Amino acid sequence: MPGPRKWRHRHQRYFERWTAPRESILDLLSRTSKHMSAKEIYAILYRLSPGIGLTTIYRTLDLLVKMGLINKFTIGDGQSRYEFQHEDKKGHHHHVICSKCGKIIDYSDFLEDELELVHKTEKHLSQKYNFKVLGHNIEFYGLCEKCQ
Amino acid sequence: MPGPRKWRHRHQRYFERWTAPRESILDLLSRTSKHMSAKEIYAILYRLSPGIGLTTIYRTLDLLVKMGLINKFTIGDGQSRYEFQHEDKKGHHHHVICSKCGKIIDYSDFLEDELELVHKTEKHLSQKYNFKVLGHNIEFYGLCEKCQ
DNA sequence: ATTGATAATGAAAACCATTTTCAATAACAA
DNA sequence: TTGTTATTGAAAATGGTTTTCATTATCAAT
Repeated sequence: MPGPRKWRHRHQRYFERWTAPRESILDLLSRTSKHMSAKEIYAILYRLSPGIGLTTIYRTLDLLVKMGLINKFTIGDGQSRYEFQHEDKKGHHHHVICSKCGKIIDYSDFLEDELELVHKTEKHLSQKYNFKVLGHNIEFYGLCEKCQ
Repeated sequence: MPGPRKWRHRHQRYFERWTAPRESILDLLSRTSKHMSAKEIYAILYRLSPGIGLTTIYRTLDLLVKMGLINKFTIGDGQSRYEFQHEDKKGHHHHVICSKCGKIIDYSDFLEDELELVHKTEKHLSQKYNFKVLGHNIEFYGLCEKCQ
């Protein structure tokens, strides 16, 4: 029961076979702006195809992270969350996390100021420590409007 | 068997009794620059006083985080890590994390540029979303010298 | 289209960091 | 010194994630 295979021919070095679960998990994440946990993804996909297993969700998420198609992060509630990694720089954003209710606001203002700082820092880190920077993570935490 | 109680009279609203485990955990973290997990802390303190329990380590770490005396964070290896929160701004730093071996470099250059961006952002977030920013987290990840 | 090698899957069990339970202990005010 | 009760620690429970392994399904070769 293979669906449309629009991800089929990308990054093929990471896998041998492109399967229905891989298609559906990546497709789901690419269509939502939510920051979903493995269980939440499982709950949704289970309704569509009850044969799917939570194990496969975890394995596929790992794969997609390695492929750089999705990001993995945590809001401190003991589980990992995943979001689609948009290719354009317009998709770049940070998380503003409410420490009380876990609400996440995606925030993307001041990107230019930020990029300047990030580039400066990356250059410096590579010179000072010979550290190869692959990514960065900026987040703010505090209390959302409702939780104050 | 209470030790020296140099933390005794601070933040007393968070607890009723200042005990030996609390003293020793905070003392240990205040003396190291390492980023330790609960188990690592347990392993060290167990040698000094074998009566101590891992449960107490976790409970005390939670308490110290609430008191603002230590920071809790993760490097993505499935366990929480803790570091002493120095009072002076000189103690402020970020983490540069090697995705492969987990090595952490504490990094604190460009703090002025960063603070400028952070303040700008905090102000903006409070205006735009009425979000009360309590803290922020900036980290870089990639490959350290040895792991490239 | 069929076949065969084997990558990928899913159910169950294992794993492991963290939390909860609860009886015993110890801090400290009186 | 004593009594109250906050705190502790051992054991059990919890819950997210990983491992195991027999089964299934992809896809290259036929």
